[in-house]
This record gives sequence, C-alpha cells and structure tokens, in this order.
Amino acid sequence: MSQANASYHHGDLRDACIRAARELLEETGDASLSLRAVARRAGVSATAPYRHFADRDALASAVAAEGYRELAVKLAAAHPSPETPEDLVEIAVAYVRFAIDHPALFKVMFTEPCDPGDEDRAAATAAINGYLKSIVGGVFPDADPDAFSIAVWAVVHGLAFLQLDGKLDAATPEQAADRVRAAVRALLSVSR
Amino acid sequence: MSQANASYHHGDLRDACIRAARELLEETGDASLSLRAVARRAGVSATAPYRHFADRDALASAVAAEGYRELAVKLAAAHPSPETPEDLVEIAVAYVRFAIDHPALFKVMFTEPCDPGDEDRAAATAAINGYLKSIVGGVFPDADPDAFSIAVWAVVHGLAFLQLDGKLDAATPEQAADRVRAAVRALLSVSR
DNA sequence: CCTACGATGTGTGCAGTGCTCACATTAACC
DNA sequence: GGTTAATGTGAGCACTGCACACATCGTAGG
Repeated sequence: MSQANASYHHGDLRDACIRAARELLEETGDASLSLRAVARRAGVSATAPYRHFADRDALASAVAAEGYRELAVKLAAAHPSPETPEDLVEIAVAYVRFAIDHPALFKVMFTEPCDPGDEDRAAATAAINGYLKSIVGGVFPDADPDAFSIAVWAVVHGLAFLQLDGKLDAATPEQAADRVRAAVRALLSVSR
Repeated sequence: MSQANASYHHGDLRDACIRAARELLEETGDASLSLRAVARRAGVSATAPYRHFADRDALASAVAAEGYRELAVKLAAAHPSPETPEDLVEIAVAYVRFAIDHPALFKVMFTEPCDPGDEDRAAATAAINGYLKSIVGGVFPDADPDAFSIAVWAVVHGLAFLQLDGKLDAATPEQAADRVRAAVRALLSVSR
C-alpha cells in the first residue's frame, strides 16, 4: 500500500487508469480503449486522465508496456531454461496462449499505434527480443542468432495473430496449442 | 464500362466507396477508415454508403477482400511455380513487401474486426491458405502439408507485423527484405 | 403514355469519442 | 498560514457511427 491510499485527490489515478483499461480490455474483448470509458471506470471526470497521459495513445502504450512484462513472465514460466527444440515448442505455445487468454490486450500491444517514442514500451519489447535471442541461441548454437531469433519470434507472433483472426480454425485453446506445436515442430524438426 | 456510367443516381456507389476507401488508406497510412470520410471522398452524403454496406465493418470487409486478392496476385507474381526453398524465400519477401507497400490496407485485412461471416472475405483467405499449402507441399513433399503451410504463413505474417510495428529496425524496404531473407533462410536452409 | 413503386441518395438528429480550455480544489512547500 | 503548483471538473468543439424520415429518380405495370 505504501502511501497510495491517502495521496492527492484520487490516490494514484495513473495506476487506476491502467488498471481500469486492463479490466475493460478483458471484459469487452475488443481493443477500443475509450479514454472516456476508462475515466468512468476509474470514477473520475472524462478529462482527468489527461493529467497523466498526453493522449489516448500514451495510455495505450502504458497498458501495452505492462502487457509486455506479463508476457515475458509467462514465457519464462513456460520453461525456465530451454535446452531442446521441444522446450522451445512449449515457449511458443505459451506465447500463443497469452494471445488467446488476453486477445484485446495483445492487440493493443501489437496493432495499436501507441506512440513509438515511448521508452518504457521500447525497453519492454527489447527485453522480449533479447530473451528470445538468448533462448534460441542456447538451443541452436550453430544458427545465426539474430536471424533465427527474429524468425522464431515471427513464427509465434504470426501464429498468435492467425489464431486471433480465426485462421487456425481451432475451437478450443487446447486445439490451438496443438496447432502451434505441430507448426513449430514442422519447422524445427526438419533442422537436424 | 458496360452500364456503370449512366445508371441510377451515382453510377456504382458501392465500387466508388471501396475505391475511395483504398485511396484514403494509401494516403493517410492509418487504418481508420471513417465511413463519413469515404462518403465525402465519393462525393455523396454521409449516410449514402449505408445503402450498400450494412455498417462500417462491412465496408472494411469488402476492402479487405480486395486486398486479399491483390496479395494473392503479388505472391503468384513473385514466383509462378516455386520448387526450391529459395523460391519460397522470394515469396516470403513478396508477402512482407506487400505489407510494407500497403501498411494501412494490410492492417485492415488482418487487425480490423471486419465481420467474420463475410463469405467473400472467407473465400479470399481460404484461397491464400490453399495456395500456400500447394506451394510448400511442392517444395517440401516430406513435411506435413497442413502444419508446415500454417507455419510458413505464420512466419511471413509475423515478419510482416513485426516490420509494420517497427520491431525489425529496417530503415528501407531493401533492408526489410534482407531481414526477411535471413530469417526465412535461417529456418529453411537448415532443413537439408 | 404515365403512374405507382422500389431502389438509391439526402438531412437531421442522437449518442459516443478525443481533446482544449477556463475554472475549482487541495496537497505540499516556504 | 499563505502561496503555488499539481490535480480534478465542466463546458465545448469537431468528429464519428448509425437510425430515422424524407427526397429523388429509373423502371415496371397499367
């Protein structure tokens, strides 16, 4: 709690806005993120969030940055120290699983304009990229780490989007996971 | 021309709307697609398009369907009958190139809700999927065609999105193409 | 020929949105 | 304790999607 309970007018409106935005994303499922709806949810006037976010994109970027960190945690949890291609497969499943579990958040993270200059957001994405690079570098020491990590990222990212867009015709998350496993194995198993 | 020139009030407003939408997408570069802006561009009142499109999503779906067909043409043009992995690489480059050349259209095609029941749209995406399946089946006869074609689609799709989102740090389309070549080769060249 | 009809386009209006501005409130600092 | 600056409010503008009543006009039926 620290001093978040009894501070200025609201408390910590910035955090409250991000939490309200998260809730709206999870509930509605579409990545609309109306600033006014967030304000209503947080119990403040429509223009109050402008004291903490320059515009709608700034709020979206803040939400996206949090999403990146959560995604990174989920990936690490899928397999702490992957060594085999099969370990990579499970991380791929975790990536797509995150997209399925939080479709609206995932879309905000990757399809909203956000603002490109947000250093918080940039750092979070760079973290994911670096994590992937170290992972695949450990599993496939012979491959070009840059090219290969980008390729792996692209695979899981593409699978996530195709799933969200209904192109994988998977009815349940388990079926989707199977699709992901099959696709990633098809790519990796041919390698040696 | 047929009878499109002297028909009812406008001529063929449906086509005019789709063309106006395409122009707006190419010019502004963001996938907003305001129905009113489309109407202005077509020179009709704000509500006239509703005679031809149920709502904004229906227009977006129509535009997306046209985009799918154009993408299919570009892919076929990249290599008429691919036989080697390197042929596949060039098709991958064409896919990402399309996303770079028409970023707003590409986003409408894949990130807008559109309406899922649009059979025109469904047919166009199924065509792309079938095309990819036949392609990769010819190049890699030993692989599971379903899983492998999905994987290949995911790779190029993910690369396209990462590029549009600025994650590939490629300044020019040529650099982006090199990134794509490197990534796809990293995946495919290890295969045999 | 000409009238009624149905397809197409217009205008108005409502609710919602992002964002700017002047204003109110209140915590924090001297 | 009073000043100041940070924070929240409210009205207002321009825009959007969309529903409604109305206008227009090509075309079929008499």
